[in-house]
Amino acid sequence: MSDRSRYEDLQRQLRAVGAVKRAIVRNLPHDCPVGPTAVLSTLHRQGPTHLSLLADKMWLDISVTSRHVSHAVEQGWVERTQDPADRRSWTLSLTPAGRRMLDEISERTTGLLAERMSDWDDDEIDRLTALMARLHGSFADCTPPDRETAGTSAQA
Amino acid sequence: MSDRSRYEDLQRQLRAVGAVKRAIVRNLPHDCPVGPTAVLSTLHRQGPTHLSLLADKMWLDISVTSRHVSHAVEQGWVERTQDPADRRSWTLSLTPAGRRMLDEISERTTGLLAERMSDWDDDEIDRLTALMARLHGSFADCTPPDRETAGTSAQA
DNA sequence: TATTGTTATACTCTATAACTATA
DNA sequence: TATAGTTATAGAGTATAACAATA
Repeated sequence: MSDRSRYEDLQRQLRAVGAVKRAIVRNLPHDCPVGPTAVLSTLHRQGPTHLSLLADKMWLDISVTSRHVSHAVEQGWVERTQDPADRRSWTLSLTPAGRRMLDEISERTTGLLAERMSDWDDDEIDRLTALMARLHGSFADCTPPDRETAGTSAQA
Repeated sequence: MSDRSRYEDLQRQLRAVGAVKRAIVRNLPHDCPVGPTAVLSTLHRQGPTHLSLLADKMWLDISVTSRHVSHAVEQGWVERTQDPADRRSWTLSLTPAGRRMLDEISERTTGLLAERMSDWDDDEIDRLTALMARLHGSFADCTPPDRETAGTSAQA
């Protein structure tokens, strides 16, 4: 198999994964689109953080992340508390309502995945997850173009 | 590892793959967004086809596919020729200019992937591709909701 | 009446750039 | 002057629904 057709197949399956993602998104609660869902999930995983670090972890531009966070704050799922040390920064954290919404989402999504992937072994799922992580790793620092997110360290 | 955290990891890496896709899209020619790119690539792979089959193969709704095709037609990359047997249908095919554009795109994308994935073995790439295909297979018929694309057979 | 395809409309996502406020 | 974060704007993707033409 030529390199070209190997990479074309890879790309085609990247599109296929897009279709899977759309199916997952269709299964989300009506008031929580996928952007805010990612905020809740990442915040749960990371614990309270600043916006810039959150954006790093979500592999999105800060401006995009800010909008998703605003939505979550409006719904009462996330709380912004000012950082006394640097009054430009806010610490973002999940509220109890946010935790409940995240549970609801996890239940739905886990349910969907478990149903669809009932014939997968745990190993196989882990292998897929690991390979996707590695793929992303190969594109490190290729996330939002330029705009060095600088200081905020981070290295999943 | 619990099922919940296993599926949460999977979802997180699904987002990571989204970041990779965005990097690939940023590398595309300015006049050919990713939608039309998929049209060219799928048409090349399938040969001349009708819109409904093309939509099936692209895992998109017909209306979306129609718009991407229209863009490609306007650019002179794709040709619509009326089907004499059924005058509602059009046969879509790549023009020479479309083939050239596809080559240009493949060259760019293959170049990007080859560079980024230089430390991957062919096997590993194939394994990732196969696992993504299997994931999509697990979501079969879950593509655009309802609206049975009916008659147009198809089964990659 | 059913089917192929188009188009208008609406929503969401992402990125760029301009802007506010702190440091 | 540099940094944290917000917001306005623009461009692209996808889906729903209404519609035209043909079977």
